[in-house]
Amino acid sequence: MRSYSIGELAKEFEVTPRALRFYEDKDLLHPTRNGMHRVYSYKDRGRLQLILQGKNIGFSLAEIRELLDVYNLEGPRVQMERMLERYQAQVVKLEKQRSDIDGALAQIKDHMKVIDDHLAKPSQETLRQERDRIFNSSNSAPKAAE
Amino acid sequence: MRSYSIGELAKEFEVTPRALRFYEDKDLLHPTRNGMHRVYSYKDRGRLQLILQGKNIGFSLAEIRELLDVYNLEGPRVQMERMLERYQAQVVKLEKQRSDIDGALAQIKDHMKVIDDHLAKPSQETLRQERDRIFNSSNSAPKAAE
DNA sequence: AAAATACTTGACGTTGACGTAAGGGTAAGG
DNA sequence: CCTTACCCTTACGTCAACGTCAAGTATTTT
Repeated sequence: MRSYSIGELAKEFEVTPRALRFYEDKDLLHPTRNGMHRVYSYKDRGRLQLILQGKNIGFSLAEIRELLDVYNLEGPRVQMERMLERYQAQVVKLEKQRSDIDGALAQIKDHMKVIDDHLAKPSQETLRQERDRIFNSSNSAPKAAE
Repeated sequence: MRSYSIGELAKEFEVTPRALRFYEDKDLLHPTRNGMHRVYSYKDRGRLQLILQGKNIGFSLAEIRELLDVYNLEGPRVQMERMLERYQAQVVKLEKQRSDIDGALAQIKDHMKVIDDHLAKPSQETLRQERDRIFNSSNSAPKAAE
């Protein structure tokens, strides 16, 4: 359970010290001080990890701040129920993002295959298109409406 | 295969006309004109859908623009191979995001369960914590290091 | 002792993705 | 004929998330 300087932590997670100070300014991190120097605990390191994960998923720092608050079990019972609702909303959001990603992946992979085929073994169709492009002879019957 | 005015499309996708004009300015959309008014085709509508999905997944408009270009099979063979590489990179990126989301979902759901239990049927442990908080009697043996 | 290194707090600059206000065109409805 | 409803372009404003100096402090290395 060691502690970290701002530089160490920044380097480990490949962010700048400026970013860490910014997160502190935005109330996402609360390192202690040794004199005037910031000291990050192991827990702070964990929080930073969560922050960066959150960013990666596309949350704003404000949203991440809320998530961190919830994650820390702050406040009395009544607040917790509100947090549960927020969590639920986040779950919905995340699951939508996930399905969006799945959709995007499917499309991309599908399209990659199309290009791949296109490059590897040009089909009759492809050849015909090529010929059409070269000789500009667009008099063959169109298969499907464009 | 109808066409749309900027307002119709904006309302359908819950964005502002300004956003659509902005996307056009950034070369993401290319509606035709009827006089000076923009006319969006069904294909344009599809592109817009892709744009918004991309945004949702956390891509910048610049990145989305590239994806759209690739998606449109523009350019000759040599370019396509470069695009395949980019696609591959995007796949990696997306799959990482997906696993990040899965991680986040797992954590959140786990934590929701903790809170839920905490609220529903306060366990012995919870009650002890409560008592400790109220009477400030922190002399019982700590189970795990915090 | 001087220089390099790592930290500090301001404070202004930057980029992306629009918002918003200003000024004007056109077509339908009362 | 005037208002309402959309549409247009131009241009400045805004907010998030830092980047980038500037100017100073403390420690360590040469």
